[in-house]
Amino acid sequence: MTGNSPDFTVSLRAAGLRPTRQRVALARVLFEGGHRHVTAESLHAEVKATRMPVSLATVYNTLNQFRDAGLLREVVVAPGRSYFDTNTGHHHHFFVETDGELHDFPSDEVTIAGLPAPPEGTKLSRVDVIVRVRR
Amino acid sequence: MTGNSPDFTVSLRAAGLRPTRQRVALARVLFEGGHRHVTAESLHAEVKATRMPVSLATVYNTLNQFRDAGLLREVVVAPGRSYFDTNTGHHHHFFVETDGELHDFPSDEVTIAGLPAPPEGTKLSRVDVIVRVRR
DNA sequence: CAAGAACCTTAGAATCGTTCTAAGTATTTG
DNA sequence: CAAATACTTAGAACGATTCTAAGGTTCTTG
Repeated sequence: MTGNSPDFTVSLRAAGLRPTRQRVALARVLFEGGHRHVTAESLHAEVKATRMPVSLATVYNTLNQFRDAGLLREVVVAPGRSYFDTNTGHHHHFFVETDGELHDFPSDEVTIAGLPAPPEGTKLSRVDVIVRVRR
Repeated sequence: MTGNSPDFTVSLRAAGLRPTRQRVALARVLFEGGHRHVTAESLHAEVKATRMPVSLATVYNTLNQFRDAGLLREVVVAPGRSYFDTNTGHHHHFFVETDGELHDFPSDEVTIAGLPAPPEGTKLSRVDVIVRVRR
């Protein structure tokens, strides 16, 4: 322990996941530093540059597991490609359609009034606001 | 002309598209009757039941052309599947995550306040609100 | 209305992102 | 430290969508 990096071993274990070399390597890339948006491909490219490269299948598995464990949030903004967001708190997104960039913005300032009640027999899961812009 | 069905020939031409047999058949399925949400597969299945069946490739081409022409709106709510909405006016969506159903709701009642300004050098394209619910 | 030009449709192949399979490897448990 | 369990992997498989190239349709022009 150098003392300056979070211990992903414990957070993974807390999420019910074995802290394997691969998952720890991915957690480091994802969660060290500020909030990130990644795709499976982009994360795979990043982790390949590491001392602990990980197969693409494991990147997919891990993203899904982290999402299921609440460590990541999946954002669907464009057909045929999933983004994962390390920010799991309440917030919304700008999506720059012309180049596929995604940016967070806090939901604190945003008020949504007048939403209709959910259809019979359903309960609210989440409200996504996607502000689409172009360059 | 029987006089009781809209003339898709003129609307297609107005959109800069030749009114081919296939496009007219698809327009009929899409735009006769109330607003619809379709996927390429579901529309293909519907049009196959018609006197003018259309290949799947043409269904994809046509959906994209209609979307580009502003006749349809593409809604991305779930990874790996695109919905097209015949309602191109201002409105938002309920998405029932547990069974893939999509429902419109008017944006008239809904007020969104406090949205941040678009990032430098971009202009607003659209604001999507997706209310995700589960059964 | 004929003929050419432009455009459209099609089946099937190709591609893309993602998931599955089966075999080997790491981690945990007793 | 051995058995039990879970994980990783390369490559195959998959589902949705796009491409290709060949033939058919629609439009324009005279």
